[in-house]
Amino acid sequence: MSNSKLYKGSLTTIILKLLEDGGKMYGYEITQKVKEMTRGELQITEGALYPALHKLEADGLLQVEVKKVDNRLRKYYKLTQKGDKEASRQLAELEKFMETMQTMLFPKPKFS
Amino acid sequence: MSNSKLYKGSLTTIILKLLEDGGKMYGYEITQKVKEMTRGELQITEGALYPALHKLEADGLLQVEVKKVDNRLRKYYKLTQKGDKEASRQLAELEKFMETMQTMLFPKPKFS
DNA sequence: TTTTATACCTAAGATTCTTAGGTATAAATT
DNA sequence: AATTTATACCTAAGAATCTTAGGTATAAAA
Repeated sequence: MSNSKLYKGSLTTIILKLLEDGGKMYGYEITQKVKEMTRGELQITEGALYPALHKLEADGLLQVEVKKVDNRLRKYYKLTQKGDKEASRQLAELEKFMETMQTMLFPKPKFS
Repeated sequence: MSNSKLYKGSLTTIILKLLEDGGKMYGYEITQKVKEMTRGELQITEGALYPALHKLEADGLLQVEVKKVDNRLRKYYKLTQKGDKEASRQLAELEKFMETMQTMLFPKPKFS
């Protein structure tokens, strides 16, 4: 998940956002989508992704549907109602986080 | 350190930035400065701060100077040369992180 | 006199990730 | 034809970073 530790803690937010936009997605698809959207900047490792998906499911935020495509399994995930609310919550939280970091680390100089 | 896990991984960047701006600071001062700058949004816990400072020192990024003020100890930290470079590096990394998260999660809609 | 503020510290446990494996099918390359 | 790459899922050990919950000590405020 990139060589930067700053991404730590942001994975579930990313997953929830993608599912909010994209309807249902399967794990591998998520890794590819993120790689594409960030032009390779952020690579989600499977060792991080799958446990995260399983936890979101266990917490009732995601619902699974297994499909067989080209004789290969795909586990499609989509947001539950609870997951939809949590997606909004985490997105708002991320915006606040970004603002806070901005004001703290890149403060606008005041005229004096 | 706030109830949001998004701050995970950002502590050393915050410390280095504050020392880049503020010259030398001691631990307690850092916690108060951050609380003030973020209007209470981000509270650095001492259980996170002190081990982080010790690691930065062990890695040669910070240099310590102990002073006694009002019969109480203060350990002033300042950036070494190596720490100054690392501060720049981590600040740049943070900017890139913020841009990436922006484009991924709050993409500008295209005209079509 | 007790509480709050200042100032440092550590250790156990939780969480989240990396690293390094594993299985299996389909497509592409050599 | 055989090997590699891409697709698609998975787990377990260990690292890193944090929380929680303590500890010590002095000075100021209630």
